[in-house]
Amino acid sequence: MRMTGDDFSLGDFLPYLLNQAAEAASQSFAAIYKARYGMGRTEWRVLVHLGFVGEMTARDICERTREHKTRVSRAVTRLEAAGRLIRRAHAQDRRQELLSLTMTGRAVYADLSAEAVRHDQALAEQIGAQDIVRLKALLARLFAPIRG
Amino acid sequence: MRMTGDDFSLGDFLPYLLNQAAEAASQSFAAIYKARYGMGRTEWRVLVHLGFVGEMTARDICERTREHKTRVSRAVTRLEAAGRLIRRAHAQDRRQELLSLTMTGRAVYADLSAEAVRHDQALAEQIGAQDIVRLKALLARLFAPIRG
DNA sequence: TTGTAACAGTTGCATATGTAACTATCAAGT
DNA sequence: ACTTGATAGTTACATATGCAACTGTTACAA
Repeated sequence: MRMTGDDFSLGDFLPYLLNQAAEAASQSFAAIYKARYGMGRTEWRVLVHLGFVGEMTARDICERTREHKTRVSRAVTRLEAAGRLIRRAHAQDRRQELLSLTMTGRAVYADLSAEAVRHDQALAEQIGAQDIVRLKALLARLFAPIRG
Repeated sequence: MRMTGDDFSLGDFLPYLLNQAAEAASQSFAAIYKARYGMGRTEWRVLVHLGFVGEMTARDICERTREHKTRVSRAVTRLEAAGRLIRRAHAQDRRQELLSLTMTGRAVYADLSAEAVRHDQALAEQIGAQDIVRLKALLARLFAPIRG
């Protein structure tokens, strides 16, 4: 019976396990949107949300992605510069900007979201659909991510 | 029966779920080692490996953490500057440096690893030990992280 | 021995990032 | 109207990062 000392093992430490898994699962997909469109992770997330929801403010995106607002701001700037996104003034509140994808942006979204589906399917085949489903259910339940 | 189009949902995309969960689980602990010792994530990981294994090269740490070697190099520099780590020349191969913790470094490791154990226990209480165990088992098996 | 390739680790440079401060706008109370 | 405080979003500055190029070392073969 150990009264003191070092019960710590990195391989049992949940943040570490999750980070490793997240990196492993993200890597190959991140390579795609980077190589194909020169986009980073935050840009991809902004694009996804706009593609999925249609029109949102930067603040909405911050809430849903839990990204820092300066990151989102810069991602929006880059997406706009690439012609994938437009800003529209909010009628009632001129502080806000309503963001939406251009036709170009929607094409990128269509391409990448299809790629994401393939990516997930490949992962399911490689690892086992059964375990993927259980893992997703656990993650979704335990960490209450954004619905969508 | 949909033949085409948009089967994509961000909330079902595994890389996204894993990233969200990893961030949520890491956040509060990262705040501790940052506030208490001014360390970043890579420094924490280097420290943990040295505390756990005893003496390793930077390359070993790169392999086990899957971190980029420049990140590790810089983390080692900072840990050394803070007096938490020393370098020792490898007897046979002068390219390599054997890294180990100083007494100060071991004290930091003792403090933080104990904190990590508490962090994991708190998470288990909050979420349910049962689910944590299942989640860890899935992550460990599916993504084959470093044993240790 | 000499040449070549590989390797451990560092550094230069351009870019990305977080923090805090900033602008502009709105809302509410006086 | 006018202050006060909050909010959406941007920017300045210091720091962190990734990539590529670099140094110094080892292995090995001609």
